[in-house]
Amino acid sequence: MPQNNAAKKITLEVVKTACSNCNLRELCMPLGLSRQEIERLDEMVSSRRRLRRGEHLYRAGEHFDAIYAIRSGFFKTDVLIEDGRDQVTGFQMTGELLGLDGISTEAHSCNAVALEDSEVCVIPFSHLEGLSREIRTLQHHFHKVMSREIVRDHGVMMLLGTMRAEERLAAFLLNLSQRFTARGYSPAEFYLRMTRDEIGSYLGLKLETVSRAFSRFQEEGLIAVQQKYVRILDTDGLKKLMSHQRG
Amino acid sequence: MPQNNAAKKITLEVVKTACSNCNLRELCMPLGLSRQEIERLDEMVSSRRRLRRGEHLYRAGEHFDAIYAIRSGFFKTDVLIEDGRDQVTGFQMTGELLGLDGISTEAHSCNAVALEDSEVCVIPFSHLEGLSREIRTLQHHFHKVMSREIVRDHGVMMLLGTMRAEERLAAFLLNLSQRFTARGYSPAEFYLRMTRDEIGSYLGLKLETVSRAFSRFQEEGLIAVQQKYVRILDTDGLKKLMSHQRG
DNA sequence: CGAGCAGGTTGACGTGGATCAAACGGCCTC
DNA sequence: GAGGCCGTTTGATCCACGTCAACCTGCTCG
Repeated sequence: MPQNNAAKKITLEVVKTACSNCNLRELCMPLGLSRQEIERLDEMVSSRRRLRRGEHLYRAGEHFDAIYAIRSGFFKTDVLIEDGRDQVTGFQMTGELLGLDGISTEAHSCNAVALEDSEVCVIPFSHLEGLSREIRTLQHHFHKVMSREIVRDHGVMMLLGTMRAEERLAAFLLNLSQRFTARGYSPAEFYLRMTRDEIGSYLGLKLETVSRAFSRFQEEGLIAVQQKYVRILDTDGLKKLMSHQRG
Repeated sequence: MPQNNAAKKITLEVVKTACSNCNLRELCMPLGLSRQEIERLDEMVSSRRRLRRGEHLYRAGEHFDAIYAIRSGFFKTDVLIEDGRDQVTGFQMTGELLGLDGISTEAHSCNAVALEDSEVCVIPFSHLEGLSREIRTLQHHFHKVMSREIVRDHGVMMLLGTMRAEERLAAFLLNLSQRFTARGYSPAEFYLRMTRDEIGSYLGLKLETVSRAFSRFQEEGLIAVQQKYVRILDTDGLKKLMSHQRG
């Protein structure tokens, strides 16, 4: 660590990175911590890191030693295999964690790329483990976060394994909408940070298919699209479409 | 807990369930624990549970309070959604853990069904968390296990999102082979515990497609199949097939 | 301001796998 | 040993999505 605890208390750097001052606390941290415990979290976050659009936060194969909490911005993670195929495995937004995949082998298993200018908190994993041995609620919270990731992935497997193109896109839009809502943004309108190609990769579809599905939704009055700007006009319609058995 | 620690030391039940006597230790537990620490693991496992083929270990929606280590047998997990669709999210064998998905909401998010007569160790989650606050290596091992699950799921997403039918089946067979090998069984021949339908569900294919792919592999001399009995004749052939760009 | 370009849309066509259907094989019960 | 059932195989047909290709739109940069 570049600085000890005493120094921390006075540097501006620390004030900026302190969890105790962070308005995202309720998103990435457990509720019900004592004031004291929350202050201890400040020890955990070693620094922040800013990334410009297109920059990698980490790359597959790199040594793992920290997880990242997104303070602002938007990311994608993707996996690349030898034969050239790749797939986007997820999109992450403010308040979500990145890097959990690296714990298992101590090397990152995917790439994380900023889709817009972003800022993350760097949480050295050994700090997190140390502190979660002392703070029960933190430990439990972290386990829940990892477990949620597993459940989320099962949802994606479900989507990829059983849904048809339009169902997948509807599910995708509803999921984004819900996550934006949880962050205090409008549930009904947002900018997509990713390209049609990236959406397609995530949903197991080609970009043309994604584009056609967008057009179709528009024709049917479910949404209004203008390139990356999306307005959801009929949430229930999307839900119905999503859960409707094959056509 | 039905029995306290003192009682544990003498009952036969405990001798049978003790981690310290378990020959699966190296599969489900971290290496490098002291004798003392290993004995403490015995406190963690509260009991065993036997299941007959077809029985549920847990069901989606049930309250979560323990994870399970498979001592012997074979399981599948599946998710069911309202509209009637379902998907197998995984197959688990000896030495693997079940139930990690339940941590996030304290309710299981999928069903776990024994595909043959099986036995599991019941590990109450609060015991595991308690002990991992005290034993660093246990904590770290558990985090690795959860992370590995995430990485595995990303692999499945990759499979579902980018591979064609025969590539998926090849990947599936190679994965099984590798896991059997790790358990000391033959890498080249094994009994499938699941039906074609279950394989299809897991791979995002219909059973007819799975069946045809099996036949095709047989014609090409890659494998020999007789219903559930599979012999792999050409591992490299399967690997090549798996990683070959759209044939 | 115009050129160049990346991302997006739309159309025409091809195909891998789904669907529908029939028949088969092993296994269990009576 | 006959009958029934479940899982599997195989064939014929269909269709959702991929592929290929043309064109369009908004941005960036000289």
